[in-house]
Amino acid sequence: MKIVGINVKNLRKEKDLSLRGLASKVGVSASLISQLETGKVAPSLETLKKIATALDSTVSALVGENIVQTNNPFLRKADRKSLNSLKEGVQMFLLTSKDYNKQMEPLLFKLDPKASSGKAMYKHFGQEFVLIIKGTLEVMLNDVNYILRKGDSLYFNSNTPHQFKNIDRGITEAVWVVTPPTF
Amino acid sequence: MKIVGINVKNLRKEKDLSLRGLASKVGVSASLISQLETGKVAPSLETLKKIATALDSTVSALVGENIVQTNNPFLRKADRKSLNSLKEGVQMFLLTSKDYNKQMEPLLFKLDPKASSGKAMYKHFGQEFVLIIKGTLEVMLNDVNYILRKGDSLYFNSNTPHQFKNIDRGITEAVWVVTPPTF
DNA sequence: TTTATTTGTTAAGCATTAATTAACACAAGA
DNA sequence: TCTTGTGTTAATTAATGCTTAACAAATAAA
Repeated sequence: MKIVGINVKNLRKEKDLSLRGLASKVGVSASLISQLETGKVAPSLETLKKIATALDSTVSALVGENIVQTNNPFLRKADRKSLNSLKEGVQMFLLTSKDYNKQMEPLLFKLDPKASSGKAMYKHFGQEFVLIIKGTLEVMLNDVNYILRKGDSLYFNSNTPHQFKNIDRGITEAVWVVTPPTF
Repeated sequence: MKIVGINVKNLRKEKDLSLRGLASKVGVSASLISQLETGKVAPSLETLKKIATALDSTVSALVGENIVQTNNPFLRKADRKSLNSLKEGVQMFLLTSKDYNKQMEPLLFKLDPKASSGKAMYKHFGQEFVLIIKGTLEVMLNDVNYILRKGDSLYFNSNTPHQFKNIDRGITEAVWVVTPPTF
């Protein structure tokens, strides 16, 4: 019995990688990747792990252990979908499955060092809650600067002009919950 | 380079299975299981999946992917106020300063090992968002069990009956955002 | 104690297959 | 046209997953 369906093709396409591109990152032949995707061969655990890391994914996702279901309340970390980053070095991930009648929009922000929201101040309706998971974030609210470290949080109305910037040497992670949902 | 550390031994011991016992369930030789546990051989994906199901576990767990870490908008971690715990071993902290006209209520839950919400199912209005910061939380939604590990999240309507329990050996921490605020 | 199970480990060999190289057809530009 | 890039497949080889068998050590039963 052959195992079929290593989900590398979709992930590869999402990252806009060719067979040879991924193969070189992983350190195997392009032919092998093709054979995996077409279900002709099951990879070894070693290469499967390499592929997972090369795709910023997990073995779990590649072997299809994820519960996929419409209106699924559960979202595994590995299944987070990233949004188009509004600025360089700013990654945003949805913390919920799509297609849900939500009142809140929980996001995860990952900011590279020195990454910021840009010069423009954001201003919109609703409210926002920020909790720092890792790193240090500088948030400007109405010309007032707040330095948020791990565990610190912030709650403000979205119509107050706001900016933010990662002032940590490493990556800063923050849970960002917005109401109402905009994405 | 050899892959070491397929976590089958601990899981096998937990289920009080011998090498031969597990081997017969999986359909392989006891020798193979031993070689896996001692890191002499990496299993094929096919047998790895069989082992996972035989142990009521997942490939992800076996390869070790889930072990696995005043109107003032600003709230420092040290200034968090704790709420009266509704159950033993369940600590709740407000993640906002009080006296704020909020649409959301962000909380931090800290659960001692085995601590739970009790037998009664909660049911109220609004919506809830849960994100695991540390540990492992079991959440029951309408008779469906979800195992949330670090980074996993959950979004559900509050009127669906729900329970939760810390099934980690250590403390479990979760960000819990409720709308509308109730505290 | 003696005997008998049961435990986990290892050696050796086999059979499976993961992975390679090479060549292939097809499409998109230059 | 020629070139470059795409994905796929055939054939071969090298690697290794898996087996059987025998092993010592621990526990249980006689």
